[in-house]
Amino acid sequence: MSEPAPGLSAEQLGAYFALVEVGSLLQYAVDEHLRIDGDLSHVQFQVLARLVDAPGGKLRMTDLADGVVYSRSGLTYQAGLLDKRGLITRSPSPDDERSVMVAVTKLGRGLVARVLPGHVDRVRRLLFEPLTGDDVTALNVVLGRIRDHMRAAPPRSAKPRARRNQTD
Amino acid sequence: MSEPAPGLSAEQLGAYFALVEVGSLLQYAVDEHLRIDGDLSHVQFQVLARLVDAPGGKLRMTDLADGVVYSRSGLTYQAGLLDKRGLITRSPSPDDERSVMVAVTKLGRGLVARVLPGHVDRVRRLLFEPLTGDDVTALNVVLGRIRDHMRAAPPRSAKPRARRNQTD
DNA sequence: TATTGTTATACTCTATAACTATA
DNA sequence: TATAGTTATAGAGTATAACAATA
Repeated sequence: MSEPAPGLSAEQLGAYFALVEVGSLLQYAVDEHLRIDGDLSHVQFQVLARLVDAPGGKLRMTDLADGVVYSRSGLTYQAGLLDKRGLITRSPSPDDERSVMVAVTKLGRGLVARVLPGHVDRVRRLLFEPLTGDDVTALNVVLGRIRDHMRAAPPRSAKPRARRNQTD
Repeated sequence: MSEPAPGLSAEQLGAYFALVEVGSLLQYAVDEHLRIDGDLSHVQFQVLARLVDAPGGKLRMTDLADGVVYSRSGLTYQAGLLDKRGLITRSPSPDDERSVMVAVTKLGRGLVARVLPGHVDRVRRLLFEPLTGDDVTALNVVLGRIRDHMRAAPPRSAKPRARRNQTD
């Protein structure tokens, strides 16, 4: 867009485009690695990583969905794939019979452990190689501020759950 | 990942996660706007925006594909959609009979013009509202450096075009 | 009645390979 | 033979709505 850019300075526009492009390239590279190295989509990796991080290696479906953005059915779909591969297990929660507890299996942990080094390595080479320590600090501060701002004004699934159907 | 993060400092890890999250949230918000306001996917908007920017409002399919990452067939698919809506036209190039020149129509320009203000507005509110002028400068510099670095080492469709089939 | 999760289904997008036509 | 683009087709992912079970 070489237009007057109604509302954004040239510098802002440049930063915006750079952010989009960097994010896109990074995601492309990382996704490719996850797929080749572990036959995992990004979302699947996120699910596993969350579980590995969770206390006891288990979380409820809902807690997972809240973190991974997904629609519920989408998470069920992905969980089904991971389950089929023996990377997670699903079992009814003892506390709440409606809930399903998802747990990483040993196999799942192994896969994450196997994939993580290459993942981190790509990020370092792609993202941090050309940066000084000060650059990283600056990036961290500014992006952190943006993230907090974005989180504060929930742009996402603002609709809490979609009421059954009202105007429909 | 609460692990020692083999190879990334805590600050690097924070910057990485923040970048991924900010990029994801931003893209989500922008895509939503484009869809609601103009019934356009992000890729479709990119195609139109590139054309609007191009001299004479026209580009070859290949030039478009090079910019928008797509596989050739994917671009054909999207161009078909835009064509059906009267936002672009396609016609054989006079120079090279193999090529197809894609041109934005008046309708297409109008749509971009109609959608752009809201697009820019979202970006400003979401991305730049919490930033000082210095922040923007820093972001621009650092992200620009990363982008140049990423571009230098083509991680993308490194395979130039896929040879017919050799080992196959 | 509200919440948790699954299922059925339809739709969008993307990638691959085969194909046509021009250089 | 290489390049430009299309088409057919198959696959992954996502969203919606209807559903069953529990709170």
